[in-house]
Amino acid sequence: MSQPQIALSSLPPREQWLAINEHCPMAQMFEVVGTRTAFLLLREAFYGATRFDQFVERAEISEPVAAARLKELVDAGLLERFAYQEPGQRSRDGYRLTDKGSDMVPVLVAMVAWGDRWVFDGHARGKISHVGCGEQVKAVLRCDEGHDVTPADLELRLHRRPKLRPAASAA
Amino acid sequence: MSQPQIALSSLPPREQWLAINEHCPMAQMFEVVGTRTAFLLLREAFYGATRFDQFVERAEISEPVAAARLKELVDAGLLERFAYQEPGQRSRDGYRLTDKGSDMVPVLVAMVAWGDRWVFDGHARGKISHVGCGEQVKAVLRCDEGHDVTPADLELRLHRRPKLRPAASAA
DNA sequence: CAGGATCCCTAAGGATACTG
DNA sequence: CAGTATCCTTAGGGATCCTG
Repeated sequence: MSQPQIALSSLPPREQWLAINEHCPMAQMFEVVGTRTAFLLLREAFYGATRFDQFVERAEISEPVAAARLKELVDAGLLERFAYQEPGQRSRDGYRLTDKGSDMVPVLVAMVAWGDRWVFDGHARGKISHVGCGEQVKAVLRCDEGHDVTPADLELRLHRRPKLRPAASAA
Repeated sequence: MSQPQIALSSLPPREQWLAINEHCPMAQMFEVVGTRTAFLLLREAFYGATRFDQFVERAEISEPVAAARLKELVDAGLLERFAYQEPGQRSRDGYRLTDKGSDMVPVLVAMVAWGDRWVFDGHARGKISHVGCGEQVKAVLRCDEGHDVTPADLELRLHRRPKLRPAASAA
């Protein structure tokens, strides 16, 4: 009823919309992290897991898939290996988020917020909170000018080409 | 290196963390919308698609999956059917986002922002923009107190029970 | 502890053809 | 136009066992 759809001022009748998967950032994101288990592993990395068995136990997935997804996430550059040494132990390798991976945090938080609201009716057993004040953290929409934006204030703008400057090196 | 992990002040050594899928809002969200095609359809509903063939064409998926996912999304309450009438045409049924569905918009926008940055290096063919000023819209983290939050300012807080008031009706 | 190797099952998804 | 029905292929994921 509220027609919460984007203002499609620029959506042409066919082709060329941002929707076309090849050009859609969201669709392309799914090519990189397309599975539920990948998100579970990102969640655990975000929550502080570093060791293989932590990922397996906390994400509640089997070793083979954990190994496969972790490798994919490392290859995709969202996780990286790093050596750590616990006192009196031999050096080990762990996984941690890269910048590329931690940039998924808004996605994770938005998902958590949605699930909290629509699955747990706001009564999930835990909240992602602001360290400073303890209040729940959500992902809100804001434009680069700093304005708060509602879904109804959105529009889709298409570009012809990304400038196409043949600057430095072109093979 | 920047250790962009959540401050896990309250994460116990085992069990009981929010991570446990049964209690994790994110994992539960995936139970509702767990597939790539479901997200593509939500994207198209968000972009203004209403008719079955629009979903099929724009999301670039086959009719059978479109039918299946649309039905699931309607059953899950993210989409609803509605009758519309184009002048001179017979009445038809379309799909549109409910409040529950449009509350996924921050997730979609966060995904688009990620893909734009990390897949298209900021040069995607289109941007989700603020109608008012035209600037790109992103999903940013903010707490209920209104503070801007960075991933490093996050912590996980667990609750015992959601109040558990046996108020009105309990079977 | 961190995985690799197998085997198996199911779900996701496309293609094609058909119907109300 | 809005789907269904059928068939097929692949990918996701668990279980179990084994290895560096």
